[in-house]
Amino acid sequence: MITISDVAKATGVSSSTVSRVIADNPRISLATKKKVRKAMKELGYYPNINARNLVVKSTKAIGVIMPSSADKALQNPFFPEILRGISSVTHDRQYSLTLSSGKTEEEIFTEVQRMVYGSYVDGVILLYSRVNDRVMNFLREKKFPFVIVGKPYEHTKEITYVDNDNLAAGKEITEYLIAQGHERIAFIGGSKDLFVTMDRESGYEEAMTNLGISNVEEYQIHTEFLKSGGREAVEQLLSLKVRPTGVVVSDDLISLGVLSTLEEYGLHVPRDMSLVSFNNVYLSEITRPALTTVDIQIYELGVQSAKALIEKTVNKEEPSKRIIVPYKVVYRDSVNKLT
Amino acid sequence: MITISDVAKATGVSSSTVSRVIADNPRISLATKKKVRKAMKELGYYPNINARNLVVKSTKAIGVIMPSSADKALQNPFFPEILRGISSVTHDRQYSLTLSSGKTEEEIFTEVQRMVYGSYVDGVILLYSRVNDRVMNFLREKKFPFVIVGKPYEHTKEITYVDNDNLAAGKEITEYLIAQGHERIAFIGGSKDLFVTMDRESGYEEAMTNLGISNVEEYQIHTEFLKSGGREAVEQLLSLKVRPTGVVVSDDLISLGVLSTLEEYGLHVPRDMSLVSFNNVYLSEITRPALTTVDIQIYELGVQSAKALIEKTVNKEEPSKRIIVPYKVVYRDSVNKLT
DNA sequence: CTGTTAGCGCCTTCAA
DNA sequence: TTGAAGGCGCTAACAG
Repeated sequence: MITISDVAKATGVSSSTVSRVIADNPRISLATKKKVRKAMKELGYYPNINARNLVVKSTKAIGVIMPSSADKALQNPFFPEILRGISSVTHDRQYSLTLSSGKTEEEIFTEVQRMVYGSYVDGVILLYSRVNDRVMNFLREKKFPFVIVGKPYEHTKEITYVDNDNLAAGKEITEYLIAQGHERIAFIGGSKDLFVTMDRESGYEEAMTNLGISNVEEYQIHTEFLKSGGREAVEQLLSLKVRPTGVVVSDDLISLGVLSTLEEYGLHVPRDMSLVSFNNVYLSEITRPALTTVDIQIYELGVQSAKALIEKTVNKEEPSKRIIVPYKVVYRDSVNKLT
Repeated sequence: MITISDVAKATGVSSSTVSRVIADNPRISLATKKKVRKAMKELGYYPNINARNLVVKSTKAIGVIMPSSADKALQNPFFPEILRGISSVTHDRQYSLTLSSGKTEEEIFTEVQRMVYGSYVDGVILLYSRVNDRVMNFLREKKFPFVIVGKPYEHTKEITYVDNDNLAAGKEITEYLIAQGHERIAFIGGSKDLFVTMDRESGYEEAMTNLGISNVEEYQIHTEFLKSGGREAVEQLLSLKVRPTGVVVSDDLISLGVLSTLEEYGLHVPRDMSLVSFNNVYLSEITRPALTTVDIQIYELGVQSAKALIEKTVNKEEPSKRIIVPYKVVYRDSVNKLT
C-alpha cells in the first residue's frame, strides 16, 4: 500500500501538504498541487479510508436496514428498486452503502448496534416501519441519525421519514373504481400492523363512506404476502353471498396471487372482477391483464431518503422532516367500466 | 465515544490488556478478563472498527457488485434472494456487507476502484459475469480477492466462481419436455452474451440433437428481459408456419411475459403450449399456471459465494475453485403431456 | 503557502 | 500474565 508520505517523499513536500492537496485546500499553490497530483497518479496513490475515518470521525457511509428476511416480503421487487434509488445518491456523493439484513428481529438489532457503536456508518435508513420497533427506539435513544421509509408509529414530529400519501392514494384509486360504476368494492391488504396497509385501507374506507356506500366488514381482508396470500383472500371473498365487483389490493405482489386465484376459479379480470393495486412494480405491466395501479415512485423514495439522511449526518441539527413523494395512478387494463 | 483506554482506566489495567481481552487472548488471566468485560459492559464500550481496520489492515467487509442498473434485470427477485444468502454468512461471521451498484459500467468501475484502493473491503462478489469485463480484469490484475456468481468468460481455472450446472439443467428440463411427448420445442433466452443463457441453451440443444430432433433455428430466440421481452419472442414464434408445442425459457421473469402474451393471443398454457423455465423465483408458483421450472437455489448461491470469498480473503493462497450448486427441477402445471 | 507536531483508537512487539 | 512504547495512515491545529 502506498501512503501519503510516499507521495510526500516523492514530491519533496510534507505529508500535510499532500493531505491538503487531497482535500483540494485553496491555500496550496497550483504548482505544488499539480506536482503532487502527478506523483499520486504515478505512484497509484489512493487514500486509506480507515485512517481518514479514524481522524475525521465520519465514515461517509450509510447503513440500510432491510426487514427481517423471515418476512417473505423481502422478495418484493420493491427492495432492489429502492436500493437503486439510494445507491444513486450515495454514489454521487461518494458515500458507501452498507446493507444489513437479518433473519430475525434480534439479528437485525445486533447488527444495527454493531453499525452504530463501531462507527461503521454515519446514519441509517430503515426500510420498514413496525409498531414499537426496537431498532428505531435504540436509534432515537442514541440520537443516531436515521430516516424511515414509511411512516413511524409514534414521535412522528421528531423523526424524519419519507413516505407517500397513502391515504390519499387509497382514496383516489377507490374513487376511480367507484367512478367506473363499482359499488361493492373489497379491500385486500397485507399485515394489519404495517402502516402502508393501514393508510391505504383508510383511504379506501374514506372513499366508500364519502359516497355513502357503507363499509362491509367482510369486504376487508388481511393476508400474508406471497403465495397463500392472494388465494385465501380471494376464496374468502368468493364465498360471500354478495360478491364484490371490484377490489383494491394493497400491493402488486398480492395482486398477482389474487389474479391467479381468480382465474383458477374461472373468473375473468376485469370482466367478472376489477382490480386495482399499489406500487407499480415492473410486474404489473406483465400480468394479464396489466394492472391499474398506483405508482408510488419507489426509486424516488430511495433517493429522497438517502438525501435526507446524508443531510442529517452532515448537520446533526437538521430538523426532522416529513417528505412526501407524490404518487401517480397508472391506468391499465384491470378495471371494467360497469354500465 | 468510549475508548479502550477508558475501560483500561476504569479497570486499573493497561490498554494493551484490554485489547487482549477483546481478542480473548489466552494469556490473560480469567480474573482480569472478567473484570475488564464487566467494565466494558458498564461503560458501554464498543470497539472502533476504523481504528482496528487501520492497524490490522483488514476490514472484515465484503463488497457486492450488482450489474449496472441500466439493465432492467436488476428488478429480478434473484437479487434480493442472493443478497439474503450472502448476508446470512456475513452476519454469522461478523462481516459487513457493502453494496455497490451503478447506472453505467463506468460508474461501477470507479466504485470498485474506490472499494479496492481505499481498503473499504477485503474482497468482492460479482453478481454478474460479462464477456471481457473491465471490473473483473481490474480485480485480477490487482490480485484482489473476488468471486463471481456465474461463470467467468476466461481464465476459468484461476477464478473462483459459484454457478449451477446450467448445461445439465437445460438438458434435463428439455428432456423432460421431450419425455412428455414434445418434439417441436423452442428456446427463449435473455441476452446472448450472458453465460447463463448460453449454457442453458446449449443444454437445450444437446437434448434436442441427442434425441435426433434437429435444431430449428427459428426456434431459438433471444430477447430482452422485461416487458417487450416475452412479447416479441412469442410473436415471433407464433408467426412460424409450424409452431412449437413447448418452449424452454431461460428465466422465470421472461416466462411471465411469455405467459401473458400467449394468453393474449388466446393460447392456453399448458394446453396449447407447454412452458418450462429457470430460477424458481417465488413468482413461479403464483403465475397461472404455476411454472415447471429449475430451482437453481439462489439463496445457496449467495451462501456459497460469500463463504468462498471470505476464505479467500483470510487465506490469500487459497486455490481458486469452481463451486457448483445443485439444481432441482420443480414440477408444476405448465407442461402438458402429449399423447 | 507550507512544515511540524500531535493524536484519532487500536494492536503488537518487546520487556518485564 | 501484564505494561510501555511505537505505529497503522491520515488530518488538524499551530507555527512560520
